[in-house]
Amino acid sequence: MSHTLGIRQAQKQKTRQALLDAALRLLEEQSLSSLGLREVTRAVGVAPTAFYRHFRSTADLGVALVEEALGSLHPMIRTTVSANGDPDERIARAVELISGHVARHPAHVRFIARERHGGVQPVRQAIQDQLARFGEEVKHELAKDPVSTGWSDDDLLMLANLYVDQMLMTASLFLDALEGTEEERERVVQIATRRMRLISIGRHHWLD
Amino acid sequence: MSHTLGIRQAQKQKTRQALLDAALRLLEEQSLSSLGLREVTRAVGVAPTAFYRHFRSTADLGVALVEEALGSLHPMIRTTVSANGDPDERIARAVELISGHVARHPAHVRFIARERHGGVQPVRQAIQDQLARFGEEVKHELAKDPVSTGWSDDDLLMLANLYVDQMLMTASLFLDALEGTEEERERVVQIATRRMRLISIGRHHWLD
DNA sequence: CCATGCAGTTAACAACTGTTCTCCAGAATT
DNA sequence: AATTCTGGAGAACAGTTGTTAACTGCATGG
Repeated sequence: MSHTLGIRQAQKQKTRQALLDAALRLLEEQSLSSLGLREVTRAVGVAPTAFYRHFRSTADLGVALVEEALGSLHPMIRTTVSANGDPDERIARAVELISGHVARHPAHVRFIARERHGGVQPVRQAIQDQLARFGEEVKHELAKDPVSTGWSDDDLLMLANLYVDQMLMTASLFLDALEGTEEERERVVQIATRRMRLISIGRHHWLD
Repeated sequence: MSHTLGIRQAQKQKTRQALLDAALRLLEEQSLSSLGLREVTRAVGVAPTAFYRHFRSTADLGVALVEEALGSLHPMIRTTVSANGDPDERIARAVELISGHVARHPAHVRFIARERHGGVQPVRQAIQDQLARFGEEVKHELAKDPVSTGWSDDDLLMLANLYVDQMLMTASLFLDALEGTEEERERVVQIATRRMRLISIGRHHWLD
């Protein structure tokens, strides 16, 4: 259904993406609240004023980056949580999946971890919203599991958000270990796996 | 053993503290990587050059803030974890303690949450170091508990760090709810309590 | 084919930044 | 009482920032 956009809009989206990419790279070594608009345009090679054709401000660009980083992650989350197999296998697959995602998109992960509690309110809000959506989706998947029979809605949401937070912390650990040795990364796998396992155990005995 | 410092050093520490206080206030609405040295001195009412008498840079000031925010917290952590009473009572007391601390020092908590993954490497490192110390201390207290018999050192540390991370996330939740209604804060208490309880359950069945 | 729209440019603005150097008042030391 | 030390002030620097205005070239729709 995508009739090819004119050569005009195509160019616009191209520079827009260039701005996003340049910003993401610059944000590896600083926070969004110190990212200058001129800094971004200089990195791309366009005039400072061109920035305004795409974003109102760097905060606005930040919100767009949140969408780029988390927007496409929802299907992945769903299938991961609802995967079948015995608990330990599911945990191993989830950890592996996080590890791979961090290795493939380190800058995105760093951006989210950094700006989740960062100094720019609209961006914080956008991240919170996306994470809340993740929470709801995970809860919806957990509800299907027979283990969840007898659970209250509040308890299910609590567990779902615990999982979401755990994913983020794990991602952050993998990020720190990215430039380290293979041993370090393996250690992160061990830690993350055991944390998930402990939570899983708590889940199975919740109603005792 | 504290022979009163001369009127000279006293004044110095006074302005130093004023700089730290002003910075902490400014950091409620931005990240450290965008905090300007002139901005801080202006807020205090001293010349920009006076800043250099106390800190090499704003990053240096940030490291000092980490010490101020977390340095005095170690005894509190220890006594909290090693408290006696039945599990649910201990959890309730811990949550209450976190809630009180956040209400008393919101700016400090915000600073730590923000800069833990922030854009200033030395500050990130300082926070990581302090949190690692917390982890070791919590582990040491957990080891005393009869529930921990049979646990490997690695597993104990894993659980300890899980608790530390949980404390931080809870603190962050309380922070968000600070300016909200009493109901919101009560809701955070519920969520945090149930998370801790689930972890506690997982802990008790770890060796099954 | 011509007129409109619009992504990107150029130039200029006032305001701000970190840092250096020189200086001073007054506490500390002798 | 004389000297040294030092926390802070003052002025100046080159460089940066966000934002405005008027422009140009070119794809687009009539």
